[in-house]
Amino acid sequence: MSEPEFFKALADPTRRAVFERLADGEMNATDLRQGFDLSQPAMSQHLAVLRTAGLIAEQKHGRNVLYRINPDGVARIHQWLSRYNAFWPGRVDDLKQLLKEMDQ
Amino acid sequence: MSEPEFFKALADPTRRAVFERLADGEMNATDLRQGFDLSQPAMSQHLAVLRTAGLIAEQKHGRNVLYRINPDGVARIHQWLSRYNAFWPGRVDDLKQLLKEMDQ
DNA sequence: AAATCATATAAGTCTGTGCTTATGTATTTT
DNA sequence: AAAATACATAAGCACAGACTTATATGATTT
Repeated sequence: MSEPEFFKALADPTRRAVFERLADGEMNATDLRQGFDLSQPAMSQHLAVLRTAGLIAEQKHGRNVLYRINPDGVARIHQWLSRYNAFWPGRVDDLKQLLKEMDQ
Repeated sequence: MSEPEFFKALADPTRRAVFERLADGEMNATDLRQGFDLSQPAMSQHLAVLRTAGLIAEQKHGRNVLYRINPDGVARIHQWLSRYNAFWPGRVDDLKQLLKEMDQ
């Protein structure tokens, strides 16, 4: 069983914030820097870590690179977490509610 | 919104292994060390990190301390992950299957 | 009560990682 | 074609964290 890399990638608060921002839609590196007190190389390095961990995907558009959340990464976190579903009492109703919403 | 501590806690492979071992049942620190090439203080420090992150709970039994997974911690991971449910396509059927199993 | 056992804490070392500045490489604009 | 833009890579520094040995604390055993 290969070691999940996403934990180390998401352990950094800046990278979590970037990931969260991408949840609202794809964005390039320059726009992602808005609101962060961070140099351009620092952001580039964070994005590289997230990409290597399979959490985000990139798509070149000319000299810009659009970044977006990689659904496979999210799925892998869910997969890891599923081992601990037995320790998740009282949340089953929330889950059922979620499924109902997704069916609509 | 407070920063989730569980990512840093689970970023370490040894702590993930400890957490996984506790999924099979509660255990004390000495038994947890079996199979790990790790000093007693190192294990104690790892357990302290997991406990501070709210991922495990402890219960004193004489001079032993039993550790077990804290369901609240697992719930908090699920809660964090729920923000990204929109990026989780094709897994809904697996989820439905899981709920079916939990109902039995 | 002394020895042993289970665990925690302290202090120091060493490695990993997140940051910086400097520079490289495409791509686009003028 | 020269300048500007968007991003990546390199190298170095400073701090965080995972480990060690040594020691403390409290419970049990003999």
